[in-house]
Amino acid sequence: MDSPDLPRANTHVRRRVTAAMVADHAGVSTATVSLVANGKTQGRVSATNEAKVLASIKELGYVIDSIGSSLSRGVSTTIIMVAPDISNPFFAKVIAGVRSALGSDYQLLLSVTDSGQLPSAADTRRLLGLRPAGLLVDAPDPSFLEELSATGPLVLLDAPGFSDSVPAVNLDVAQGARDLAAHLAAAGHRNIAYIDGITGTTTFALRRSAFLEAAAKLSMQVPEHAQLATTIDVGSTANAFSKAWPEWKKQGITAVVCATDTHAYGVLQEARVEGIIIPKELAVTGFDDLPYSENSNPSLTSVRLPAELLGRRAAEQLLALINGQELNTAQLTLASELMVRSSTS
Amino acid sequence: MDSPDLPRANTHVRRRVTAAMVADHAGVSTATVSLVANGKTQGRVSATNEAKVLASIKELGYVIDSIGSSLSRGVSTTIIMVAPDISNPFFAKVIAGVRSALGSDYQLLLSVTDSGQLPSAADTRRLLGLRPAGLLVDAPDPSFLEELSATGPLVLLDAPGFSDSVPAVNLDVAQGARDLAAHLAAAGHRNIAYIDGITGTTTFALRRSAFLEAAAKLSMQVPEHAQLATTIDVGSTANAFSKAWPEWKKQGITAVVCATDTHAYGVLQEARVEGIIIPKELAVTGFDDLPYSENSNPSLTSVRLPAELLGRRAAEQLLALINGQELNTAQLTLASELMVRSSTS
DNA sequence: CTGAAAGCGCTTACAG
DNA sequence: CTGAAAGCGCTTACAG
Repeated sequence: MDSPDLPRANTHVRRRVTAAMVADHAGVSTATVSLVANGKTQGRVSATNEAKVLASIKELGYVIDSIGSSLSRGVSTTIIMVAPDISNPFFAKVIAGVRSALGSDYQLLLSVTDSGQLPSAADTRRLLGLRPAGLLVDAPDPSFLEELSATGPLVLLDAPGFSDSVPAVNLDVAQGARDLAAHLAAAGHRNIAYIDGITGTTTFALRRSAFLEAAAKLSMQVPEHAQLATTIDVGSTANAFSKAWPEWKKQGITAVVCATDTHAYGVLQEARVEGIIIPKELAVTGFDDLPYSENSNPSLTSVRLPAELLGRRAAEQLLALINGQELNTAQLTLASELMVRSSTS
Repeated sequence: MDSPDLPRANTHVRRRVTAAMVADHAGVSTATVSLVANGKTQGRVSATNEAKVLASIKELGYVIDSIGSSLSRGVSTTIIMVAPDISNPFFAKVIAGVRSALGSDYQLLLSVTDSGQLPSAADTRRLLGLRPAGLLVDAPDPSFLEELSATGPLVLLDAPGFSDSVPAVNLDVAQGARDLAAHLAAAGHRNIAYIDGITGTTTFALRRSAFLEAAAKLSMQVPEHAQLATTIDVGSTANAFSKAWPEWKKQGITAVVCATDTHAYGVLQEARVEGIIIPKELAVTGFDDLPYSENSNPSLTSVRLPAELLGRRAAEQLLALINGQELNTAQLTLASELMVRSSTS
């Protein structure tokens, strides 16, 4: 019943526009179309043909098919970032940094896993099957990396403790912890409490041990019973602090160092309710320097971790790898910065 | 100088293992390898050959190249989800829902944009160049959709106000807002304040108008000057509430409805500081039912939006579309649920 | 400057 | 049950 000879343009099945169709339309070969579509005309395509092809591309709405292109080139123009946890503002900034460094030559795609789980071997393999131009892996666990042997360009983010030869960009949380200790010591504090997270995340362990060590050197006490761990949320920290404070006060605690700003918000909140004067009676500090820390009441002293820069540097390293350059240094460590605000001075 | 005849297995350049290599190794054709690798052996490959190929696949570590496969099949096994904002716990739950519905047949990849920006036309085109099996678009803006005409399987999430023919899964925030109004009316409240977000997000507009309308029907007043808008953060809401409260109190306001739980936390925090008794003196409510709302002090009455279900249903609809099924209903709307807690009773 | 042709790795009618 | 062959859409030496 159909008239197979009629164009099906109006049947709404709109076939994919291919280079061959453009070539036909422009009266050139697909080789020429490819050259023009990829902007490689310099000394290889006449101005006339270039113009013809450009016009046809526009008229037909041609877009290079990246599947065909990838197969032909042997590699895609996609960069895949694998991340275990994306639901926080810190990660959003990391992404922004990655995107800004990547520019428009590469397409960034994220692969996330369920609630903090790292990708399975099978997932990983399938990712590689997409032939990404490069892989960015955030907060990997060592075993994950082993599955990825010989994968092409790969840069780790926030991956302390990996072999020096693996390209990685890390955050120097330890330095921030030391700066924090020095700041508190200079303000005359001698007895400090520490509120930690309860997850055993590497970065938390680093924050704590670096701070404790620096505090000891500066003759500050962080008594065992003034060390606490709670989930990372305002409410439970407020409760825990509320319970602990009478005893802490008795023992002369004058400052609380928190492993995250969120913990610190809990302390600030409870302190206000109980009428504890900050920082006169109690100094409070956090880590991460979340946006709200500038506007909390009082504003919060915090160790800022350069999220955007972390993403940017990682992407830059990856681009270098993709372009076949030798990395000057496989691993970069980014300095953290102590933001001193009203909660301590 | 090289001996081109020697295998290069030990040169660490480990070439990609192809179906042809497996075929050689097993002594069969690539067609057979393909059949076995895809589990399509039923009545088409002898048990002997199947075993041989399986062994070779294992020994060589063969993985189907999805680029080649996609080109051949005409479509990939990738599902791309486009989202403007991923940095919140709500979105993490949506993702979890999507993943659970997708199972292991498809690979979920996320494409995010810079800070709340929607993808550009160019970005979108490139995404399509990857020939995804389907596209999931979260909170799209109408113009974005126009660029995507005739793309294959597509499901929108949280996209109120689109043409009925576009497959979408939405949240019935309006019903939640009405339930909330009924709840407050039943508790005897007559004068209500409303704290909104300042971004013009569609869902916020819906929450507000639905609540105002229902309140009016129930003879509750929400005076103009008792309506406020602040950024979505605890601190600025606390400040704004602190300023507004004396006047509100004078005018007999007994409940504050907040457009998000985060706003509500700000009110709760400030109320505790000022010694306002909740809910006796002031009832407080939120939207979203974030995890902390269960543990806040007091716990927060909130309209729960089913994030996980949103993701799951959207993925299910998409799978149906991919399998060529007709959708019974193009658009689904998921009920919200009022979680009544101590902040109102 | 140009185009015919090979090739990327896979899948799938097709003939046997 | 099996394999040779065509084809997916592109890129890139290669010959002219």
